Amino acid sequence: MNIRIITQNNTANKQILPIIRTLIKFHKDSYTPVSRQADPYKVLVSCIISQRTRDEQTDKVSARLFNVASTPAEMAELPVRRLEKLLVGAGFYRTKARHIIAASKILLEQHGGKMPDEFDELMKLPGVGRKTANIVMVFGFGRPAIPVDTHVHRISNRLGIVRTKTPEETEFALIKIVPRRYWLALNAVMVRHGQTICRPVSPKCPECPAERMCMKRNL
DNA sequence: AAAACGGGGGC
DNA sequence: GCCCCAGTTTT
Repeated sequence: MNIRIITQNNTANKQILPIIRTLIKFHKDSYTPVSRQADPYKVLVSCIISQRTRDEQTDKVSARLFNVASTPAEMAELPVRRLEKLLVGAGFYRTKARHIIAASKILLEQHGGKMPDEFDELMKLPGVGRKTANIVMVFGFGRPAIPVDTHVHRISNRLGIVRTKTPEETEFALIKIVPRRYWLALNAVMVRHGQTICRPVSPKCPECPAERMCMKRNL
């Protein structure tokens, strides 16, 4: 039973592993693999801050915030107004402040002030969608998952690794197709590739190491 | 499925 | 000035 399925997948997706290996090799010097787990709560908060916001702003604002509060208990004590001021510099700072405080209170009241290590529980927190929940699972708890953002979604479709309409479909498709040992690198590498080469508009295809294998599908 | 939330930085 | 940005929630 297993053999038939594996054979089918290998035949249908012959190019997928070469593409992924090519991208990983190409970007091996420009991203840092996560070697140790970070505090899951800090991962959660900085991930909420990062939504639709550039990395540089995210890092600056997160560092400033964690100087003031870095645990659910400390965060829940913060008046919303105070948190909003701390979050200025990241976009959507009013929404994000509400979400962070509400999530922290839920952690205190329902999880003893600790982060749950279950995807479904994380998804119940305000401000947490599939992407954020998966990031926490991977970078907070070291569990295998594929966080899919706009870069991963766009590039997976352009390359022809998947043909999907939503990031959620992309996540499920990639989990079926990509061997688990590539999951962590896949996310980091595709984000980097999306920022530098395979940009949303005017991609630099001549500089892309995977151009020969690319389907160049438009989204 | 589409709109709303939104300030900051690059060009 | 105009456009984009490691999404999520609401309509």
